[in-house]
Amino acid sequence: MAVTPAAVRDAATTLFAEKGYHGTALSEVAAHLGIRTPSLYNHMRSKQELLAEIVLDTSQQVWAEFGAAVDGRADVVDRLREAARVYALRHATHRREALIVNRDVASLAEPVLSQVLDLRRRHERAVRALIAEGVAQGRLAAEDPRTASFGLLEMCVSVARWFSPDGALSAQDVAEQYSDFALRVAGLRDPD
Amino acid sequence: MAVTPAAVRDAATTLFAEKGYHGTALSEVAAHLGIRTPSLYNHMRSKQELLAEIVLDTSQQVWAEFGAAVDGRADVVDRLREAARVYALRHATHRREALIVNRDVASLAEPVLSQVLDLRRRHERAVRALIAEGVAQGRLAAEDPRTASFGLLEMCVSVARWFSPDGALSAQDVAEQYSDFALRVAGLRDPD
DNA sequence: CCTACCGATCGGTAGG
DNA sequence: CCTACCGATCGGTAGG
Repeated sequence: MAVTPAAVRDAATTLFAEKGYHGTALSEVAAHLGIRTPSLYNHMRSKQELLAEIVLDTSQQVWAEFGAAVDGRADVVDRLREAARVYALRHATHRREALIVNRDVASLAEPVLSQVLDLRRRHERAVRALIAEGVAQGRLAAEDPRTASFGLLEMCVSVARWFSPDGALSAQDVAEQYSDFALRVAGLRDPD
Repeated sequence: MAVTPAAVRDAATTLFAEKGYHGTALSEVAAHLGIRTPSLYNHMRSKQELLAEIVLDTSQQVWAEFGAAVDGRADVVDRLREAARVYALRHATHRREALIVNRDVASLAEPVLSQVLDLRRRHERAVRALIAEGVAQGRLAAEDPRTASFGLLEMCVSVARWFSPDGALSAQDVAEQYSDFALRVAGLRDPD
């Protein structure tokens, strides 16, 4: 199989997720592809750029998926449920990227670090606003929308740490269960 | 201030939490203490042993705290609430250790790695058993105790990622809120 | 895609 | 507690 920039990035994604950014040597990425370390530089600029691409792309996709999830839904509980569902689903289906984002974000250089933190902040605030709106409408009973948004988002993130595609539950099953969990955390009295 | 084994470990805990195990050089640990790298070896055996001690001690304390939390409580919902409360509280008050355990456990060598994974597995299964017992008694409505135990425990773990002692909420406040979240995830219909 | 090689830095030891 | 130093490995470059 031909080595391409995408193949290098995929190998790096697997290894960074397994051993961490600093715990992975480029020689290991090269060995995973069956080439020598210097040959990697035909397909990438640096180890740092590899990390930056993986983390920034993932963070942008999370934000885009949130927008698509809430767009066109009138009911605030439906919007929150769908936002939690796609977030949990992503963490079951893109486990490697999720582990890297949450483990190695501090190893990013500027300006990418700020971009990623900004996207994450926007996402959290948007979810917090949904919870606050639900409370204002009397649909949710969260006493502190900020703590609830942290709790429910990070719970969805953690799916990446235990989910296995070989288990009894599909990614969709888990995402459904977690969207129920999320609504309960936000204080929905009678989930479904 | 005299450099002691405890001081070396504390400096390593701060730096490992900040930059990761592989991202931290022993020269940084030494600089943090105002000494040269070789002098560290008067107070420790190796970088790996430093990590092993931090992670194993923390994991053993988690298991001991769980035992103390459920011991002597008759009501299964009370036991689950208290187990979640002490777990969340620990992740607010021992943030550095929690971040290291969850980020660098894969960098551990045997036999400590197996010991830590075993302690973690016992904790999860004990929580899962509490949920199952609550369901059997009709007190909880979790449809899948395993998924619920993962969700609720990992939610508590994530406190270490956002909590700040300088914020408006105390560690105790957050632990109280999270123990409510945990019971809701487990399907308690009318949390307090 | 390779070999050959660079300076820097790593964890750790010798010896005092 | 230090200086001096070890072999190994790191990310990356030269040059083909």
